[in-house]
Amino acid sequence: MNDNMSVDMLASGGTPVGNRWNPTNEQIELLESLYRQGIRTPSAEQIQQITGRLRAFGHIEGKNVFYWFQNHKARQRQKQKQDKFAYFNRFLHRTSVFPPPCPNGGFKRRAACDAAAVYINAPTTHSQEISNMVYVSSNANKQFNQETLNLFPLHPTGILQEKTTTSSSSSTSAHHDQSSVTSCPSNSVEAANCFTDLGIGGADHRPVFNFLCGKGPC
Amino acid sequence: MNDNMSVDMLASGGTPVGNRWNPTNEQIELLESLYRQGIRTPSAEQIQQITGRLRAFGHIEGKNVFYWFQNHKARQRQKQKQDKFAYFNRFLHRTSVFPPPCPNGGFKRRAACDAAAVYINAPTTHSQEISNMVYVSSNANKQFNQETLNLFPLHPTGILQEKTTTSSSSSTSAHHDQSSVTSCPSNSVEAANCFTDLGIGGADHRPVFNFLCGKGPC
DNA sequence: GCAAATTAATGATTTATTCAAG
DNA sequence: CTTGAATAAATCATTAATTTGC
Repeated sequence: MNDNMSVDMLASGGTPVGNRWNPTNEQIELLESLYRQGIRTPSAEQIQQITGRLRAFGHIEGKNVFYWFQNHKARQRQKQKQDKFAYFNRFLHRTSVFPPPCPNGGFKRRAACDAAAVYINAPTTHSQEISNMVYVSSNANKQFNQETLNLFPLHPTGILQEKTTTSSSSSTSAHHDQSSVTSCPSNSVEAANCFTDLGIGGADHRPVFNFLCGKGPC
Repeated sequence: MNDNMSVDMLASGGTPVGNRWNPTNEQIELLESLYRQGIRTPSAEQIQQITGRLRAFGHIEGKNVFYWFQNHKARQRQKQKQDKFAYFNRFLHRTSVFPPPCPNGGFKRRAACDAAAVYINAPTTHSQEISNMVYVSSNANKQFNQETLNLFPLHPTGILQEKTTTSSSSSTSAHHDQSSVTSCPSNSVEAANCFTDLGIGGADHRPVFNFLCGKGPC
């Protein structure tokens, strides 16, 4: 991995020679920085300027910058799609105890099963109480040692959420409800982690989250 | 270091008491093993399963697994980045073979160079000023004058960001150009981008594209 | 040897970005 | 243009290592 670095440098920065532009790390860093700053399709003027700055690190032309943005934007998009796709493949890895993500054959259907990661603002500090946070302890059931297998939808904690839905699970906990949607994402193509409270032990309510989503299909 | 295993177990496995999860060696081993197998961002289901397995060694909850992967991934990345960076600096210092990072008497350029060399992480500044930088005078054809250059803030921010995920990602990505694109974006929202041969002037224009955009000025 | 004191790791939270639906 | 969803980066906080004075 690292070896290439020198190669890159040799190839690009040092020698303008090559037929094709080979960006140096500095160039890439700057480009990515600009990208992160929001630049996606730089104007001609911007390209000129960027090119000028990048030239400090090696031979480069405006078209390279132009192409870089085009490609980078496209590939970021592509990458994201791939990652999402990868999600489904992930389940292949582990063996398992559990049924596939969306057990009923329905698989891909809209991600039904995904989970969303929902952060909650926990007030933090341990001792504080978390008033709003609901924690569900799933404990309720239990016993089977390995975890909570059952995933019923727990309620997402959060300020915003808590779901009432199905009370089934909630039997024990106390929470205040808020409103909201339950939600697991539902939508997207991807997986997520839904969390609210995984805490099993019940007692603690720290932060937390529960995975699993409560979505229908799942 | 290792002697503590028993201690660890007592602390974490044995007693859920502690405020914070303290993984046992076995737990860490398994987690690392999974990580090596490629797991980076386990899904909710995977987390459940992993948690279940780890529970055999001591108290643990899903969130701990979730956090572990988050942290481990981030820190591995960080470590690599550092290594890479160190390598890079070494290289810079040693060689004179190539044009120095800041070739032309670059006055201003220097900053950019320094930035690249120095930052590892940075404060993260946000991208707010994009707007400001958007248009700079530029007379484009000329080379770039320093002042305009300065308008693009180089935010330390991301400087070394490697994009996540395995491989490459952005770092290498980006450059193949293809002929393709010719069109000017014509994008609506933004101004059109026009660009002609930004590459310096005259000499080569291999590809050539004329972008032109629809914008008046162009 | 052994704690208090200090430093290094790393678990847990919070904040910023990113992409792309609505 | 706004907002949802997800994630990575940055940061906070606590535990384990270790150093140090006795």
